[in-house]
Amino acid sequence: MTQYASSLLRLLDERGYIHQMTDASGLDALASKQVVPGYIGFDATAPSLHVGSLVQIMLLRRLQQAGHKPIVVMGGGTTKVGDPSGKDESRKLLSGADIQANIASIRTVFEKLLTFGDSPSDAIMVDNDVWLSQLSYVDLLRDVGPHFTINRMLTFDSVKLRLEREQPLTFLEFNYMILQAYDFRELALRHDCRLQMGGSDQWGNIINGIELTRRMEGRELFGVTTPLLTTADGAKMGKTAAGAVWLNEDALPAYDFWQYWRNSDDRDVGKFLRLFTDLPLDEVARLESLGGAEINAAKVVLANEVTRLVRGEEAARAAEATASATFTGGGLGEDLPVCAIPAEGFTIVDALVGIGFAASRGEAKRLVAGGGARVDGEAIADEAFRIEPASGDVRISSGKKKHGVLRPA
RNA sequence: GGACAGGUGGCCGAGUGGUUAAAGGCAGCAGACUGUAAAUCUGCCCGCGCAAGCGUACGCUGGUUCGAAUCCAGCCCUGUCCA
Repeated sequence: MTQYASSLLRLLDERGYIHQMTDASGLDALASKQVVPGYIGFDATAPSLHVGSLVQIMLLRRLQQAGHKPIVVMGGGTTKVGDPSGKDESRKLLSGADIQANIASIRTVFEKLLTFGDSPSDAIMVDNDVWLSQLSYVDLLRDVGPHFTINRMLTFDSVKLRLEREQPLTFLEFNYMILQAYDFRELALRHDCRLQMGGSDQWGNIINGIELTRRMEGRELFGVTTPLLTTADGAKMGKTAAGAVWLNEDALPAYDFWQYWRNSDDRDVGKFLRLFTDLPLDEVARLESLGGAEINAAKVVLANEVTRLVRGEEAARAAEATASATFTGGGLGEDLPVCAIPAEGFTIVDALVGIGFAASRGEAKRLVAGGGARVDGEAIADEAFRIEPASGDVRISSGKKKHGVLRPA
């Protein structure tokens, strides 16, 4: 492990955030002597970010913890363009109003993890639409155009992959990297921003911004990327059965959020604890070293801590209580999804659909036929099995992990 | 504007007149084994229906045919090359 002078780089390094860095010693020196404003850009394509963005959000939190200034850049302007990075297909273009609504919704999560305000190390949030929409095409061409060569732009993975796979890459998307480079320069001028961070796929974009600003303004900027986060079995983070693991409460119930972390792969536990919780490193090391089934205790801690940070103390407590009642006690927890039993009762198939464990009746039947449906812990093989209101609260399960409550209306 | 190649289920990708709701893989769901883990093995994987069956589906619109994802025409979209 490299020895850094600045608390910032030591913190990032020991918790596993650093993948690549431009001029490490320069940044180390800078962070040792002044407050460094640093930014990360986020999409505004949906009303919530998902777990895949959490590393970046935590990275901003670390920046603030080390006494520096996080700048959250919402891509209101770039969202109008669409980032080609890693995307097989062009994004849908969103209206300005949608984008603004998304930004407002996303902000609520940042407010939980960062301290916003006016002091030097308080976080700020800016929308790149503010400057990007002011740009005149001719001016941009004249000022920025000469600093980019097509030759080089074609070498970036985001572009190269699309070309190699013979997939369309529109001029609109091709310009994304220029706009993002322009962002960095603009932030340097407006907020004295010196550092851009991002996922490893953003490396090229970050370098472009640094280059552009050096050429146009003669100022030195820095870049840090985080490792591409995959789960131990190689999948991208943030996707599960039910879809994306959203950070916003209204996009995903706290219980499901908690379960996502509770179900982490053994091999990921230590990494996740370092990246996504504030637990001291010696505590992390202790939890990580738990062997066999004991590692489950560490997973509970992980789930509690992450849920607490992102969703709040209450949500974490309730989710854990529910999980413990459901899995350990075999009972019912308050956070489980609930479906009302109609006055005339209904079949197991309708119940599974009603509570959302099956997308269609056919799927529910297959689940029953496959032996995966349970009522109060008993496997139900008969798809005509009825549930009546008279039986009171009933526990319904799909497999061993998905549980819900059927309650008389 | 021209020539050529292509557009198939969530994704990748076979299929060139009937036995094709469409091979195979990935992803997903469930079962077994476990520790709410991984790996492995097994089953499932368009919708409706108890079922027989019906409805939708292979870029779009028409056509040929008893019958089309498969053949024909026009259109739309993508890629490569040429102008």
